[in-house]
Amino acid sequence: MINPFVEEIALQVSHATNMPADEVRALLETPPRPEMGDRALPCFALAKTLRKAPHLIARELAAQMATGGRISEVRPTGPYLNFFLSKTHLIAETLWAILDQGAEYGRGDEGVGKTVVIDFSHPNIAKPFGIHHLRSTVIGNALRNIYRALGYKVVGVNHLGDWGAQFAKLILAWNYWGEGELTADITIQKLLELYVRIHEEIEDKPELEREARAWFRRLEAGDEEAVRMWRVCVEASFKEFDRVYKMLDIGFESIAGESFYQDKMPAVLAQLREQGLLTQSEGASIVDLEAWDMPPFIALRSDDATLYGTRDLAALMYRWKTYRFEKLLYVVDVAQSLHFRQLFQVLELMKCDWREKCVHVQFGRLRFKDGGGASTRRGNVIFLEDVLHRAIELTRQIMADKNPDLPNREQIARDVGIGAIIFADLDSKRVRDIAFDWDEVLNFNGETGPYVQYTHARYCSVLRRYAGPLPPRDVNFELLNETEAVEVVKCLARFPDQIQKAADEYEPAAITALMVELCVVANRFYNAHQVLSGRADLTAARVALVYAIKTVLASGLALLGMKAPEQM
RNA sequence: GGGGCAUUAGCUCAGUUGGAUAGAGCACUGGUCUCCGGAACCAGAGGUCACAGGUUCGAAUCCUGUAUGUCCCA
Repeated sequence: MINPFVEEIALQVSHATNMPADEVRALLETPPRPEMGDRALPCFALAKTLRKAPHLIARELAAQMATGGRISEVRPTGPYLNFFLSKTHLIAETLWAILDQGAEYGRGDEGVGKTVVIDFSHPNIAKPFGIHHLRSTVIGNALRNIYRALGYKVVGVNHLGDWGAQFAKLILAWNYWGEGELTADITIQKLLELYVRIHEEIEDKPELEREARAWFRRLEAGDEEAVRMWRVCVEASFKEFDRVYKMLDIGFESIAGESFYQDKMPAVLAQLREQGLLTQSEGASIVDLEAWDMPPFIALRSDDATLYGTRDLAALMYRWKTYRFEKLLYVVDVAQSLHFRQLFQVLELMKCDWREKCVHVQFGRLRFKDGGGASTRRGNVIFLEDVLHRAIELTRQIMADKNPDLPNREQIARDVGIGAIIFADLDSKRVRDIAFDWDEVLNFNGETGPYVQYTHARYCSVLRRYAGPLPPRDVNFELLNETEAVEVVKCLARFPDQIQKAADEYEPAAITALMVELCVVANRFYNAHQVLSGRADLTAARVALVYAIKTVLASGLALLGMKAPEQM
């Protein structure tokens, strides 16, 4: 989506300097303070080509700019050429666009006819849905919404960890300590206990390790009993995952776990061999990556155990064949970055010219302030479900205190409590580790999820009290000239660009940041001006602004995967 | 040992890809309400952008080295 105001500036400058409009657009920036203008052209870059001092260029260019339309004033300030946008144009164009398009505002069509595959969440079967899966799940889901808003066909893939030696260990454990036949009634909690217990046992009696391996071979060979027990574990796990996904309101277009690619690995190995990429080393078949300063990619190990590298390669091939994606995003922990660098390098060696379409969207890890990490083997896991319930419970308490007579309280408590968790995760940029601190996550004051939802609910309340039709037509936008209102409009106008940025950088935090900014200016406006005033025309104009705020907040929250309750 | 990522206010984080006086929230101190939702708003205080060099008109941002944290690799 093109910003008509930026376009206008770019064209005018381009005309005056013979610089391509694209280059001008790239140079434009926003001045640090609003009094200085709305957009600025730094003239340093021009100084070299024009062989003139930047401040002189700014002065000369200022004289050549036409004002009166979208641009109201052009002012040279030192080496900067500062543009002031016409408030009237800006307000009218932005608000009309939002009032017209409603929830469609900010969406784009760059992705029409293209597919983006997003691999996210991927919890492990027979293990609890721990809080360490939160990030991938929430970031991936937000990206799914964002790309969809730009017109892409999005395929969200849940690449479940449903294959591996841990199942053999579980089967072994059940055979030792389980009662009767293993059925899908078994809880994850129970499976986890078995898993922890067998691990302790193996430490004492290493011979159990061999037994487990034997079971795993049976499983891989398709042994009836082994496969049946494996299937039970998968089924039992799904029950728990579904519960969490329902709470988060997240879905997938494709659920294809590791087991799905079991039979697709030989073909990949054959191709590697054919292309002469495999070499032998210590009994294993590897792809040598020394030329790229990386350890070898292990395609096949000496003990013929399964390898997730080869499996990932098989998954990649399958996805390319199936979807012909424009992009394939792996929303995976930063700890896996070497693995993906190797994987993509192998792709290149295999002459897959679509290698550049594959991206590891990495993110930092959750750190716990009290030092307690999360290790499944030792059993000290923080369950995501517990975290969500705790947030919901706190929300209930706050609501009982602030708004005890609300209808539909239970649903709202869920929307807000879960929203707080999601927002806390998406609030800072992906690459950073997140310091998870209960006091901070459950503090709903300041720039938080509940703050954004509150602002939305507050304005919904204003709109409920407004008697006229929504959105109001026949609005005199001139009446919105106060600085507080103009600041809101400027923020609203940035929404489309920000969605684009979030997609380009795979960074949902771009949306979060804009939401907070919008709430700050919106609340400032609320505090400074009475929306429902005695004057009909003024009220209509302000209601139009409020309606636009509400619309964009609701859209933004939806992109983040959060609910926008009308009361809370 | 080799490599990746990070380091900005007491804490948690922004910083528009090299530009103008480095910004928010939490916590702290003080203030705003006869009025549409106080989960709000305003103000104050809080900084050697880890450290040292380099690149240039100009560096929190780029390059080199060092330190610290964290993860990965046999």
